[in-house]
Amino acid sequence: MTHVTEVKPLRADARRNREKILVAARDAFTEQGAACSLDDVAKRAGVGPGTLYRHFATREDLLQEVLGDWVEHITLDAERFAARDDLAPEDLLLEWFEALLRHVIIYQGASVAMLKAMDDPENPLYGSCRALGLANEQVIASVAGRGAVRDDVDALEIGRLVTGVANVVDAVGIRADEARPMLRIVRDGVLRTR
Amino acid sequence: MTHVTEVKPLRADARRNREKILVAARDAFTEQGAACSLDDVAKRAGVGPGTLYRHFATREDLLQEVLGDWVEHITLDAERFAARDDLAPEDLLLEWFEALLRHVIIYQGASVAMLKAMDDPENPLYGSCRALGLANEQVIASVAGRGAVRDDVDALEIGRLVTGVANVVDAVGIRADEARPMLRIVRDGVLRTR
DNA sequence: TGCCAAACGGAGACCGTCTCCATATCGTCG
DNA sequence: CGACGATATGGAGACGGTCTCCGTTTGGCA
Repeated sequence: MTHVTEVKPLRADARRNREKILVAARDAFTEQGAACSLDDVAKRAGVGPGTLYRHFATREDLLQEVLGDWVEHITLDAERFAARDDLAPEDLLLEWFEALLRHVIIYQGASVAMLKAMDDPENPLYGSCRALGLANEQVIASVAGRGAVRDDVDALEIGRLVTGVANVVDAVGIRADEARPMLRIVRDGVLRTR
Repeated sequence: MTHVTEVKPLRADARRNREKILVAARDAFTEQGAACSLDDVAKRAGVGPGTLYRHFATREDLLQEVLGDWVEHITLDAERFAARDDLAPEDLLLEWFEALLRHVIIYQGASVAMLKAMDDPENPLYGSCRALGLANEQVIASVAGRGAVRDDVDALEIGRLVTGVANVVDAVGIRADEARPMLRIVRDGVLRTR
């Protein structure tokens, strides 16, 4: 799986603090978006800023950890979608895009972070992005297997595009469901024309 | 036209400073992106921060002014495209999207600013955004007039989508021409299928 | 129990934003 | 032309966020 780095177990108090920080961060991200003050997060967690920064060197590191089970949710979702055959490809695709979008806008400002990490293996969020990419690939491959997808389109481009739409939703400040017209266009651009 | 606010002419020195700031800002935006330090811009212009902020209350105000002839360029471009009939609709549309994208990524970080202003009349950049929207509408209407565009897609959505792609280009850090696959998808999603 | 590595926290350096006001400059009018 | 009021200036400094450094505390092991 992920690269095995030799990790010595944390001391009890350190592990406790780490957990408190993660909880505080999740709350703060939810309330104020992914760009909230990290010193605030530390305050919420009842630790000093130094402690926060030792555990999570950058905002992205923190976000990556907070997004732990988010990754699992997405992966599971992708499996569900890839297995569905009760839906016409065009409907499945649209619903998948909507699901993807909703995942990506989990926190205000998360989509930009994702976008920035998407092509940059150095970015701590790269892991989450890859999971997102793989999930998308899986669904696209499944739909493509049914012959519904143009063969000159790449899952990577679709992923970028949908994340881009998420970004629009985030920046413009519209509701997720108002993004459907855009997602429809993407969907129709991806679908093979009979 | 735009709302006529009673404006008394600036004093000579004020007008000079205003101009110096605009030049400095254009340079700084080009070199360091639209999110560069405004105190730096002031320094470059050889004025104090206070002077900069009196002339341009927000970064967006400054950007809006800097974008003065950018708006004209785009408008002209749209007219050119709308008048062209040497190209098949699908090629015209793709080229237009590419032109639009290149306009929007004029400065690093400009696309986000645009996106944020797009639906917010309070935002000083709203004017530029509207110009962009109108330009796009004009071209889309022209192509639609040739019966090439689905009638369930709206120019607004297309504009958002292309600006979104610009945003992806900006954030991911790819070259503008690497956005073509995404723009093709959008184009194909917009085109009426025969 | 005592020791040391591990962990802590918070003071403070640094940077960008933006304001306030004492000072300087413009342009007009006597 | 000189002087006065309106206009404009600049930079010191308050503020808020990031991130570090280091003297102090704490946990776990012998």
